Amino acid sequence: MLQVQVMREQPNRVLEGLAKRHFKEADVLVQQVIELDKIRRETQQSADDLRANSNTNSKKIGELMKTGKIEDANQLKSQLATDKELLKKKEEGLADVEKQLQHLLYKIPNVPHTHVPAGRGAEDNKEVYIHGAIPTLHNGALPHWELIKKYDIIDFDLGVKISGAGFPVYKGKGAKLQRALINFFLNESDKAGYTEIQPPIVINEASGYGTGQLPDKEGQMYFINEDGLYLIPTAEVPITNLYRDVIVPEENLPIKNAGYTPCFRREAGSWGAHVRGLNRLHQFDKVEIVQVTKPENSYQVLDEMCGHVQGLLEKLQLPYRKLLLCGGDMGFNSAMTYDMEVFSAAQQRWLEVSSVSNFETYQANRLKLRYKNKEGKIQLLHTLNGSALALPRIVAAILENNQTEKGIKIPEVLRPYTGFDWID
RNA sequence: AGAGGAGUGGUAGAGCGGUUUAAUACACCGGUCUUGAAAACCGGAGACCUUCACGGGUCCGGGGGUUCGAAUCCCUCCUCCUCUGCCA
Repeated sequence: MLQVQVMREQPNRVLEGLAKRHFKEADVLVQQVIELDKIRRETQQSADDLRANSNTNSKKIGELMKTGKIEDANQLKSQLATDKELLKKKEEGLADVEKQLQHLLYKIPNVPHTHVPAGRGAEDNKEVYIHGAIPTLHNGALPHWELIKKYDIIDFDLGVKISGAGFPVYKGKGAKLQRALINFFLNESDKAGYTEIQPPIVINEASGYGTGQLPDKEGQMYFINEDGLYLIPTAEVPITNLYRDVIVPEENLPIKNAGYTPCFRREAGSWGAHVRGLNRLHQFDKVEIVQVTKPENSYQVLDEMCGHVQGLLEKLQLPYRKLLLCGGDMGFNSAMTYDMEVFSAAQQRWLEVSSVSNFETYQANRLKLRYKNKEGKIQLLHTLNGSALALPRIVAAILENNQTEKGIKIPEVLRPYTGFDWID
């Protein structure tokens, strides 16, 4: 969430930024925040004064009791009773104001970086880089949802049988390809200096709030009612929450973590013809990279992370493009996001395989993730994350782009991991 | 899952209704001494809200309650430990 202080001191900067998102109620909400914050501070002040007074009087009662002045003590007691009632009212008011303020803050998305282009939707994203030749396929080339049947490597029907739609079963070389990709991605992140993390794949409510999945994406996560736990939609949630309520020693920065996890998304209401096969699933595998940096370094780190992701795509020899998302297409929490899309030759479309974002202090503010700078001042850190990479669409692109009449060729770099060169 | 015990500052650990503004030790930072270091001695030190500042307030696992007053008593939740049971 945004820092109240920033809204108070630079409301115009905030409003201009939010306008880029086409976030409609921005001026009303920001105004309300500023007003509520003012009330909050005033209420806090008067409650504190009242409490300070009560504390002094309580001590006096103690002294009076000790010196045997029971009468005077009792008189003070009855006076305190009224003060206490007043204090209770003020405290309730304060709690109420704080709650309202919290709700308001949850409603306001991050302010986009000044370099983020204006725009409403995907069509306004800016292509900043494109790499690799679009392959030409042989006659009779198939989309991946046909290829997986032809070679019997991924089975959706079996998934339906044991779980439901969107839960594919990977078999034989299909399963091995998954394992190979995961290992390849993890080894590459290791080489790039990321510490590997194996987090839990269920998280509690506080973690959901920490990274911003709650409250607004409540319905997108699977929820285990009996234990009050959510299945993670991405490893970003447990890994970033590792640093919730932490003051990081400066010498530990930047923090670089990578983790492989399955990811679970309910994807309520987002099914249609364009999400066939592996394009959208309820459960999929992903390696995620997360960094926590000092504010002044975060955009350099964003570039570094994009570079890492692009390196992976280049090693896999997949044609891709890099998009700088426009204000209207960016995620709620992000200040700047680059999407990487690979070209899926049989579907003739670009598929998003990675999203790399700088959240600046938006998550850190919720998480209370800070460090102490050289002057001894406590400051919020910046958090960033990116997929490196999401498996299903990479698999779809490899299958489609690398198909030949005699089978599917495994990219060179993966062969040491798969142990086979062809799926045939 | 059942029974019992416990959660206090970076760590260990006292306090069990009002001299706690949380003892003490270790660790930490600064200073004196020293060629430098160690030792010794002196001093400092957390987080949050609020204030231009002085200051005030909050924080003893979380939440609620009793009381003029709670680290201390009560309720509840969470976590850890021990024993029993179950189990990859």
